[in-house]
Amino acid sequence: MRLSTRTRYGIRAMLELAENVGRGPLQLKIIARRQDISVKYLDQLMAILKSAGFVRSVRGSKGGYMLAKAPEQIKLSDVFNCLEGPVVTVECTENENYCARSADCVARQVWTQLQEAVTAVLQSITFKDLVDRTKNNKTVDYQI
Amino acid sequence: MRLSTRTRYGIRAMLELAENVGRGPLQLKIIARRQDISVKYLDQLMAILKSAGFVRSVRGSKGGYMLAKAPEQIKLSDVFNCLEGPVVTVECTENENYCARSADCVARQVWTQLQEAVTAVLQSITFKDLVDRTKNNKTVDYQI
DNA sequence: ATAATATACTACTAATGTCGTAGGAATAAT
DNA sequence: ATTATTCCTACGACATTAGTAGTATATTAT
Repeated sequence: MRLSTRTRYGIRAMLELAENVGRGPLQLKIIARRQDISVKYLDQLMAILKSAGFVRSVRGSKGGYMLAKAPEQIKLSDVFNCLEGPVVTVECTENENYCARSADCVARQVWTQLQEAVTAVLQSITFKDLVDRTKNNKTVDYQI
Repeated sequence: MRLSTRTRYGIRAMLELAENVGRGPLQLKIIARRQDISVKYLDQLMAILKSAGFVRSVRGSKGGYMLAKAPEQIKLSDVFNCLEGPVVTVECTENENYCARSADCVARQVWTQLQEAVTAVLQSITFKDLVDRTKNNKTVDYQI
């Protein structure tokens, strides 16, 4: 149940883009520097996110990346699923015929419960929500 | 977020033991046959479960394994944690100082939410609950 | 005693996935 | 042209998983 850096980095990169909406393309090296991620590695993650349709890119000088949709239209579950793969993958939860015991299997019921719990959290949060949370955090900083 | 077979097999083995409470030690090969797991692999899993104090063993002929505590006293979260490791491990959720951004990091907040959701499910279920569920399933079978 | 049965322990391995690094090609702005 | 950037492919070190194999040790049955 360990989260891969692929997922963690990818979501943090998406968050940078979400915070940059309306300001044109954001460059890889900027994201990488801010989030302390290897540029070359992030390069590959962005390719995944791009082919999944979450971001679009502008090539050449002054280029960079931006969100392909509005932050409120991108759920965390979408990006998570793209980078980390299906939540709590146990074959039998998705394929009834994978195992003869499926119908009665209480273990399978538990995995399904877990899956639903995680999915519920991730589906309830959009990147707009995260940007808003960040702003709140910043405000608190100023008050101190 | 894929569950290892170690965790899945281990929990299913524990469930066999839970269903066998009061009937003396249950042998590895029986568990392995019923659950369709390699005896030798299960051997190693039981060693983990034993050193964690969830099961105890009887060596020699007529030996086998049994639960070290009553089924209602063993939470799924305990066994899960033992086999799979900490739920949703991201260093920063457990160690505030792991990353300078920790305090304000919205990504970290999300990982914490996930962690709590999964933990809540696993902590709410004991092996007695699972045994009861199995009985209910069996009853349904008879009605059909 | 001896044989049979079971756990206990250690070592090994093949396959896979993760987390990058490296190098260059394509594209666009200056 | 030069510079800055994305795009693409290949490679590699490392860790983990999911076992297999063999032997030692303990207990019971004969």
